[in-house]
Amino acid sequence: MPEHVTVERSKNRDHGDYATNVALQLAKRAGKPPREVAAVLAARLTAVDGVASVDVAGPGFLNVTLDAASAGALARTIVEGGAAYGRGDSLQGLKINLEFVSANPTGPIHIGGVRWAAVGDSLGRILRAAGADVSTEYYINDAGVQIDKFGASLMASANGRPVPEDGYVGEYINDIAAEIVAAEPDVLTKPEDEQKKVFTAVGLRLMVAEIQRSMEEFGAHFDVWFSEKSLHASGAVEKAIERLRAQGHVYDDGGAIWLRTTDFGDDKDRVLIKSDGETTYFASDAAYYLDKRDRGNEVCVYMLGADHHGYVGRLKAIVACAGDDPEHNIEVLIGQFVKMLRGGEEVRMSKRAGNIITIDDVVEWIGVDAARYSLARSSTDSTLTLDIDLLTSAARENPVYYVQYAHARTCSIMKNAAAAGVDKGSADQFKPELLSHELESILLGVLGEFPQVVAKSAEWREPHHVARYLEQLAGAYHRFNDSNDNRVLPIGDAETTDLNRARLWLVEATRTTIANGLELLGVSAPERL
RNA sequence: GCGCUCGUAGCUCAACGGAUAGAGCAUUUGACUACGGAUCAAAAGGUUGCAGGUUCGAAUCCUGCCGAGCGCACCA
Repeated sequence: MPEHVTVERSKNRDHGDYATNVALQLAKRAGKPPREVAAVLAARLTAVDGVASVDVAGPGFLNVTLDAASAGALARTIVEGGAAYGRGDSLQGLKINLEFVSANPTGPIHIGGVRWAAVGDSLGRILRAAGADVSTEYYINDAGVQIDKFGASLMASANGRPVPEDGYVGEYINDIAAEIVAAEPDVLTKPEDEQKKVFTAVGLRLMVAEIQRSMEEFGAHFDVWFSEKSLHASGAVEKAIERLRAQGHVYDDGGAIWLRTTDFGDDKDRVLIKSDGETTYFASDAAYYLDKRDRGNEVCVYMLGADHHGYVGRLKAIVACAGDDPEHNIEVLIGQFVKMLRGGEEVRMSKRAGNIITIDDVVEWIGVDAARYSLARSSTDSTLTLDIDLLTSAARENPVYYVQYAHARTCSIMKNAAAAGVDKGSADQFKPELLSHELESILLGVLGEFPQVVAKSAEWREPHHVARYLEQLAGAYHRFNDSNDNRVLPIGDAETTDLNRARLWLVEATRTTIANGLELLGVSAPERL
């Protein structure tokens, strides 16, 4: 038998409900033509309970069609499963640390960071739905020269001086500086070095609080906000270097202390402690990784921007130098940039010019739901281009509303049903075989795919499959809903039939599945738009 | 120069090595005195950057080329 046998929903209605290529895979080893192998399997499959027919098609595909009753029974399964429908146990028992965004606390989160917030938070939800024990984490780079520059920039602003070379500019610098002065009016009378300490420390605290507020408003939740500085304060960096030394990968050269990362595929060895005695950012990275592992995380997932892809080699080398498995204990996901268009032209963001587009801007323009959805519905492998004019002027065209509207329509029907005193009845009164209309079969087929979509999204660490699935599901529902053949509720004073009740089960199953899917994306499922 | 990633409809993006490569936007034409028209039906739109190779089968895997983005510090 082949290692994997794929059974998938048939894309084409003529190909039954499910299709498998197993006969094509087996043909060579069986020494028989694929169609002949398929015929043998078809005979066996036809006898399976719930299977209406099995056809051999094309080069040797097996197309399986279920009988209406077993297909329709899914509606009951979903309704009874409720919020649990779609959840699985494929990652049961796996403790995963998921680090994302981790933007420098020297300014607001810009558009690039928003992509990771949307994708990372959704990924966390999806991994949990697959049974994993997930801890989400934001690494605060609160040590290093960029923090000094940040403090110096704030001090310069407060004193009405131009920002220093390589400093930070922008409205937010002036705002934070003013806030610090307002809170501590006597700060400007202190000597420069005292001032700088205050501006740096308080500025950092305010900036981190600002980022935390933005993330919370965006619905992105982090279980841990991890301070880089704390690694130095606790002595974790020194201890990490000792541990790596004990593994035999640390050496001295030119007055500096190095990690021999080239042993594990890195381009060059990396400095842990510079010849002036200062530890490097890389040393913090090593200590941070070991700390994550010490906290019981089996897999550490890093979501990095494309500008950091050069880190993959050295991060994996850290893992290997620590004696861990770089193919299992660490996963580095590289995401491409987001490009913004305005007036048909690319918006060139520069921190220097202070024209950055922030997470708060995006939320103000289109709202959290549309922002999260727009960012999470495509793969992070490709650069994403967002047209600001289109997003704001044609906000209603956003596919998120297509999905949310489908959900609202199911709610509307259920509300109308309740008002008319129509009830779907108990589970044993439900007659699934009545859901035999083509549009009902298609809808049931899509509904049945949800658990697999969630499991695959989790396995591949790709949330966008959930969004695409929801669009497909919403489409199937809209078509069902708009077809006059599939009226759910009785018209006027007509008596409620078993078919009305069966369709209510289907509508509720749809509502449940859309709501569960949107939850995985951190997008709301409103009852009306 | 070396390395990583990406080239799919006019635009933005999908497609676990499978059957006729799909959606939305934009364009054209239709559908509400019945569960919300933020919807639906239909038309048009493609040599999947180019050329080879592997395979019963390639947008997908391999090689080369072209193009784009990013990265190649005792910075963080």
